[in-house]
Parts: sequence; C-alpha cells; structure tokens
Amino acid sequence: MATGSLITTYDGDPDNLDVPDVVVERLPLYVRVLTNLASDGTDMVSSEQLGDQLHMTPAQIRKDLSYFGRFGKQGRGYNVVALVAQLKGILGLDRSWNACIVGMGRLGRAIISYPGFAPEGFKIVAAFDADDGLVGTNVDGTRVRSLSQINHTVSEDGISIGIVAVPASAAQAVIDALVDAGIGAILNYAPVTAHVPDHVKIKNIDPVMSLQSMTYYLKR
Amino acid sequence: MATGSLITTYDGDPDNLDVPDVVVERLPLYVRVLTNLASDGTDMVSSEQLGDQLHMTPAQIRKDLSYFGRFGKQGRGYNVVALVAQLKGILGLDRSWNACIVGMGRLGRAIISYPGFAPEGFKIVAAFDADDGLVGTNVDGTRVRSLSQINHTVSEDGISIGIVAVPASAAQAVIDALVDAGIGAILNYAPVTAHVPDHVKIKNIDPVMSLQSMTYYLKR
DNA sequence: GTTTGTGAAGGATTTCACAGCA
DNA sequence: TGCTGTGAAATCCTTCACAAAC
Repeated sequence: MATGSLITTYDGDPDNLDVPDVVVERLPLYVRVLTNLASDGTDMVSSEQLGDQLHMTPAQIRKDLSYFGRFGKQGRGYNVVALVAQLKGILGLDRSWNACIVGMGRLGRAIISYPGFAPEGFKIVAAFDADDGLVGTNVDGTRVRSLSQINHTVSEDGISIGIVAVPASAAQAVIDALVDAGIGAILNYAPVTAHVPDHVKIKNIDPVMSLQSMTYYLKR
Repeated sequence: MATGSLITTYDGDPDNLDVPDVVVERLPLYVRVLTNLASDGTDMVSSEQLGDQLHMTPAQIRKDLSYFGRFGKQGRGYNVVALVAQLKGILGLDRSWNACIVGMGRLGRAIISYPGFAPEGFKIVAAFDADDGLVGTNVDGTRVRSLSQINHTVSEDGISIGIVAVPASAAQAVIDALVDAGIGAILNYAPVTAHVPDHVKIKNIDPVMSLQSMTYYLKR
C-alpha cells in the first residue's frame, strides 16, 4: 500500500507492475465469485474451492493473486471479505465510473435500459445519436444529445468510458471522436476491429462472432 | 478435401486436427474482414494487408490459416472470395443453425429482436420462459413456451444452440436442461461460471466483466 | 520483385512441486 | 495437517526468417 516501501503489496499504480493482461481479465471473475461467497456468509475459502467453482486450477488462482500481494494464510486460505475488498481496490471498483453511450437505436436503447451496470458502479450519464430526430428526446430518463456535444460533455461530466452501439459503418468515426474527447476505455458493440491509440483500452462484444467460433465444434 | 488423401487441406472433421482454440476464435474475424473486402470488390489480399486491418502480425494470420490448408499463392496473396468460402466451410457457416433462447425478460426480448443473427445464418426458432404469465404470448413473432418443453422442442426442431438470458440464480438449472436436451453450444448472458460437460461448448457474454477489467488501466 | 507456408526460436502462460508457515 | 506463495519446468502461442513459388 505505502509508496516507497519494499514491494509486498500492490501500490495502486498499474505502471509499476507488469501484470499480464490475461491475469487482469480474470480478476473480475474472482470478484464475482467472492462476492457471492460473501453474501452466503462464507468466511474463508481456499484456492482449491475457488478453482472448483471457476473451473481453474488452484495454482493459477494463487499465481494470479500473487502478482498483487500475499492475501492468503497458509493452512487456512483466503478471507473472503478481505480479498474481495483488495481485488476491488486493485481494479478500481471501489469508486464509481461515468460512462456515455453513442447510438440510440435498438441496441443502444437496450443497453441504456439494462439495469446491471449501475449496481456495479458504472453510471451511463450521457447518450448521443447522429439522428437529429432523436436528439433532444428522452430515453429511459437520459436526454439524447448530438454527436457534436461529445467533446464538451465528456470533459464536463468526467466521463471515462464510452459504449459504442452504432452501425459498423459509423463505428470508427465515433470511436475517433470518443478518443479525441479524452475517453480512456471503450466497450464496442459494433462488428468492427477499430483502431485506437495505445493509451486507450477497447473491448469488443460481438455475439455473432461468439456463435461463429462455436459452430466449428458443432459440426459432425 | 478428399478423405484419405495426404493431408493438404482440411477434411472437415475437427477431431482429426488439433487446432488451438485461440486460432478457431480468430477465424470469424477473418471471415468478417474478408467479407467486407469482397463486397468492396477486392480480388486478392496479402497477409500483411489483413494484418493492418486486424492489428495482427502477417505471420500470425499465415500460421492460423496454415492449420487448415494452403490457401494462398506466393507473390500474390489470397483470393478473397475463395478464402472466405473456405473459412466459412471450416467454421460450418455454409449452412444455417437453429437456436433457442431461454429467458424472455428485458434482455431476452432485446436478443430475440436483434436483427444481426439471421443474416449470419443463426435462426432463433424457439423461446422459453419460466413465467406462466409469459408462456403462450408472442414476442417478435415467436411464441413463448414453458421450460418443460425444452427437451421436446430441441429435438423436434433440430436446435443445436441455446442462448441463456435468465437471472444468475436460474442459469445453471437452465443450462443443465439445455444440455440434457442435447444442445451442443451455449451462449450465456447470465453472470455465472456454469458447469457443462466437455462435449458442450459455452461462451459467456458479460459486459460488466468487460468494464471491470478495463478500469484497472483507467486508474490514476 | 512479392508473398506464402513453415520449421525453429522466442516469449508468454500455466502447471508442478515443494519450502515455509499457521 | 492444510494450504499458501513461488521458483522451476512444462506447455502453449507468437514471431522470426527463409526456401520455395509465382
């Protein structure tokens, strides 16, 4: 925790540590299962028990956690409540994040109405669309703004995450606008491989591609 | 192609080949970009051009393709139309697939109404919900059935893919029912790590987890 | 000249296996 | 005894580099 100490626990700055991306991507999984265990009243958990639930080897779980500190007790395992708090801190989930969404078509409306983001600390505080007929209308309590307002709104409202739900043909331009506005992370629902600078994180959600790789194994 | 020949091209049976999963997961990406190139009228493409568009090294693309055959011509690259046809065949995308969806809440309705599946050959031919108030109603032209009908409907309608859009608490039971019914692939939108037998493929879509790993890099 | 296909090298990730501690 | 944390080993994946083909 304390900056300047010998490295034993994580100091909060990703740049100081070189943690593989694959490890970071598994942390939310640990947060989820630990949160469930905590609400069940489970006090301590071993890496083996976690592995059973997550279909992972205990060794991988221990190794992953060891990138950030020593959270367990030999012979006993991990304290569920303490570990979930640590992991949330590491991931930056001990605060809330403002997001905006671009594209208020069918998909965008479904996303903005999805009740699963807010309880996890992600607030969609602004919505944009290119269609002047939509601008000014309200969707689920959020006023739809013109794309030209992205720059102003992102800095004004402290928005660090952009959600892209526009057609493929518009996606790169929208993503460029979000990057220009200073966004740091993008959740992209458009079926494109977008170009972003190194300092911007992007994740793609494409159910069609997920299905398309599973059919490989379905064939007979 | 021809069974019994020396191995030069892919014979259609995944079991005969040991292709890393990561490679299979990239094939739909190639299909997508090649399809775009084809509709632009592009005739030939090199691994370097593909790499530029996909942010991958040309070597990785060539290596990936080499698991399945020799599709390129030295000095010229790949024929766009021919390669996309080959890859679609390998992935089983040269036919259409029947899917069902379980859970007709907000999310399930959005998914069943999503117009992106059908053009890619995925037809949602049945919908299920546990709520008796919903059973018998129509959602986007599909009649909602009771969960007890899963077994019968899956075999009757030749359904090989199940889409799960139920609350976390119901997900494992629904997935068990789909597996029992003989489904081979599951697209799971519920925030759980589900247990499935080895012969069933499952992919999870969880936008919250995607956001939760990106915040790691956002902090300052 | 250009670009593929591919063994070999290099790098990244996972698993092993055990010392050390409760 | 039970379980963590971690170097070392093993495995998996990517990149290199070049002969062969056009």
